[in-house]
Amino acid sequence: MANQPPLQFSLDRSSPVPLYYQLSQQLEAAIEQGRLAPGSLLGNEIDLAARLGLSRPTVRQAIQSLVDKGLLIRRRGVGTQVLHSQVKRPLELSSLYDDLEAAGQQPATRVLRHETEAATAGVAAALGVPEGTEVLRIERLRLAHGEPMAHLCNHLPVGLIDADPARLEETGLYRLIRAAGITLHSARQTVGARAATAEEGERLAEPEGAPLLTMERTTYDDTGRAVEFGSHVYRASRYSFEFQLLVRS
Amino acid sequence: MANQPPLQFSLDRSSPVPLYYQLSQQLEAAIEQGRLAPGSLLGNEIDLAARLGLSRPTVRQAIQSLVDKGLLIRRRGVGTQVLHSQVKRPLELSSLYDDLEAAGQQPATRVLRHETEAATAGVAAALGVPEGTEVLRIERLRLAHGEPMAHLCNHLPVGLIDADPARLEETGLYRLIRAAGITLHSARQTVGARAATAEEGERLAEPEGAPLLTMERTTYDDTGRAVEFGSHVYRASRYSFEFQLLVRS
DNA sequence: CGCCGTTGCATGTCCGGACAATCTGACCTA
DNA sequence: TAGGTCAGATTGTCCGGACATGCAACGGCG
Repeated sequence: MANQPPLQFSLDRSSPVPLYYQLSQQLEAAIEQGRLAPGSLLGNEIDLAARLGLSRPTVRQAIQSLVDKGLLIRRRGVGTQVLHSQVKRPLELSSLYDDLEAAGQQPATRVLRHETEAATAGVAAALGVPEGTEVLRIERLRLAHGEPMAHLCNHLPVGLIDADPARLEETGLYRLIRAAGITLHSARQTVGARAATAEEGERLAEPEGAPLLTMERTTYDDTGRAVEFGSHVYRASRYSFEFQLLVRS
Repeated sequence: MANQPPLQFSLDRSSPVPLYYQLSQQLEAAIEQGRLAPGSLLGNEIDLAARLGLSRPTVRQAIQSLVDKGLLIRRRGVGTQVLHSQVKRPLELSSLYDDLEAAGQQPATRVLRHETEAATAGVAAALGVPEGTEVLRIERLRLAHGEPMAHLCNHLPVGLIDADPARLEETGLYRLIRAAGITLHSARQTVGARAATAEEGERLAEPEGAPLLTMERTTYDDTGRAVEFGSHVYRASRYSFEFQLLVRS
């Protein structure tokens, strides 16, 4: 296998961006654009470090981050290869709004309810608050190209975000949460399916009994506190979850 | 917040297990068992390294692996904290068989079909082979406690695994693939829902039109080659996907 | 011709140190 | 008292080196 010409990387030591990050970004871009052919070797770390004027640990840190993303694979005694990949994104904690927007689907939101109420047992357990605590309940209808896609019901602790209905119609809930200075950390999800009730069918323009895709999600911030519990219902005829996952080895 | 008593760690330098890995395992166990209280600080890396007779990079490597798993969180100028966590597992590439077995559901398999056939366009595209190539087609019915749970249809390149029906009835497909020396790397999944056809209903003991949960998955090995394409249908009344995911920051 | 050990290569692990960036809390000042 | 400032603590980044380990290809031997 012929060696490709050595790629150029531009590193700026005066930048506040870490060197390993600059390198990993440029490597990722090179892979994405095919300048680094799938299956090709990356060249050994020692030489690469010497060529770039970096130390080996720094180069290793850059490479490791791409290995963790699933773009590269290391083999002792062989080298580091670019993976032949249909790889896209490894399942982010994304909002439906952002997903639709990225797909060019012109998302829109209609806020159906926006009020505080006493937490039911299920909601209280998910949010980790006593039953009966006042929580904010938001119900929205998500549209794409003017057609209903999903019915979203979210509960969150009161006072957590500035969630006036007008802002909720313009963007996704996650953006508002992040804008409130909350760092999202992880989420626990359950995905299932069920038949539409008459009321659900009417809201989503589906016949009663039509299959619906359901998702329940509790989201936690970086202190481990639950910040949001959502019960979402999607039209199965219009929407499905797509994602990539890596084997943790 | 009171400091907990310094935990004991036993490190074996003569073991072939890397030191950072020994440490990270013991840390994880301590967190799991609550010996490290959620929210508590871990103590600074320098002292910890000195106490354990390790270098700081080694200790950092151990801590970092737990940060990547979502168990710890680091804050510059503050320290490393144990996250209050409902954390369980961050969505593995697992087989339904193993999932059911772990849940004590006594899984069983009935092999319905097991034959080679010419790949249709969809299957060929998923596996990355020319249309019409001979591929192995496996159809199975998965049962739990004797009741049908899912109908699994898988296609894989011929000769990849030793998949005689008897072994398929005893274990999951993924175990056979791994047993064939293949290292699974990643998978691309699509999860949706649809109504049961008459035939599907009969197979799964559901009425026609009942909502079913569908999953399509293409699995790749560490060379980027597709090793398996599966189309699975689950009884929505009996099964749902549950998983945890981390925000990649 | 085929099997097996050797040998070189590339990554894996580990060390010790240095300085920068950031957060917290205490102190000082208006 | 309220505000800003400064110092200490802690992680983040980066360096240079050393040895271990696993893999593959080569070459020798039967």
